Amino acid sequence: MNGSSPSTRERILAAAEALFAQRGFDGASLRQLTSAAGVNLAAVNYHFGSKDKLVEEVFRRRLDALNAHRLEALARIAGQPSTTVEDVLDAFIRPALELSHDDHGALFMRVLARAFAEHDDTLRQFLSDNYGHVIRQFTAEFARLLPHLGKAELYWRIDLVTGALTHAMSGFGLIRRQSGVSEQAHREQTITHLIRFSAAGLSHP
Amino acid sequence: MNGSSPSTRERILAAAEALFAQRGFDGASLRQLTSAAGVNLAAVNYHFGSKDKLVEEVFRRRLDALNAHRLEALARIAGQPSTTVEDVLDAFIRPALELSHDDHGALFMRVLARAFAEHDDTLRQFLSDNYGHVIRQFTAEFARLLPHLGKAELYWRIDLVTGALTHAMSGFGLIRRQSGVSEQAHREQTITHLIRFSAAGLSHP
DNA sequence: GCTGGAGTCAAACGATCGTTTGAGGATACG
DNA sequence: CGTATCCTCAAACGATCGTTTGACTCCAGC
Repeated sequence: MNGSSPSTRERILAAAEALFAQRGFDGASLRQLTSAAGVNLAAVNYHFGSKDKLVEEVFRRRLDALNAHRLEALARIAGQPSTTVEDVLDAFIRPALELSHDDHGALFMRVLARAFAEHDDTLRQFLSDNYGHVIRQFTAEFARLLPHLGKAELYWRIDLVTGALTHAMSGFGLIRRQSGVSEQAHREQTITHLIRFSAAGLSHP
Repeated sequence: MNGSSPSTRERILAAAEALFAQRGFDGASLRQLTSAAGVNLAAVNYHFGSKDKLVEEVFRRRLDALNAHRLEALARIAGQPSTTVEDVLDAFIRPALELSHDDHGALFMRVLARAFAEHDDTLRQFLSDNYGHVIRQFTAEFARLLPHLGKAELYWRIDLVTGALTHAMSGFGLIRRQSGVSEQAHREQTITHLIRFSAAGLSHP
């Protein structure tokens, strides 16, 4: 049933990631999408069942890898006495930024930011299912490192950190890569600024 | 040409604000919109020319008031020796949160967040025209209060503050108003958390 | 009283949307 | 060779989109 066509299915997913990031889920039509991918219009419904299912698949493919990397990085430092708030933030941020190594990965972060903006309930539910346990584990580690903060206070600050992350990762903001700076160096700079900023916001008395 | 119908035009704008926030610019159709507003379908094109012009009008109406309040608040404190980073943040944040006094104002903040997510160039250009000088004046005041930061460093931090603001103001996050807390108290709490968090992120060495 | 512009209305326009259909090509297995 | 399965293709489906049209109501001004 699968493993047969390495081409069509993947071409659709790649084109979908790019077009969803560029024009949004509603704005990108299946005709634009299949035309860009060089496949037949009916191929989407054949391989994925519907446009909504395709959207879910675009998310699942990336989120599974992203969350696995995050939890892996967290497991290496969680509970250790030498671990700092900056370390935990690095474990959360770096996998997301390094996903952008892949050209399509950078587009995916914009897709993710769009999904946050859309208040569609089914999509939020889907994201909550895939994200929930990750956020919970990171929150627990933050709580250990910041015992002076009440539960409500900690939630507030983590929520604001999430906002800064989403903003920076999706390329919303004014900051753009300078022409003289390599993609690699710019990413490292972004991580550094994000961690310093978030650590200060999280830790302050 | 104007001042004639106090009803139809305003009803369309109110319904548009709500539906754009809920379903997005593409997702909200003129038929849903005019039906919710209790006006005829053709009324939108008659009063605004097109759907795009209606979107622009929704933005212009709110942004003019928002930016005016922000600059007014900034003017009261800018350049004074006793002014703190927290004061400047308050001048920027409070007008946005108090726009939510109006029921429709709260919806507008979500519309604004959506506009950030849409990378539509014409809409970003429009926002830049209306927002640009405000951001510039606030940046200048931050630069005065944080002389130890380089220009690039300051831009980075302000960008991240913007992310946290957009996130919190649009109700993206996990934080929701508790049932026991009044709307007024919740808004004040949001402002307090935002200012403390952002001030720490902006000021840290 | 009549005229003319402003506003509202139902109806229709062409375009585009997501999805379905049925025929046909390709390949592997008996 | 026959046939079953996976896949692709052009074409069409009904629905909905933003927009336009032309008739109708209302009301102020000469």
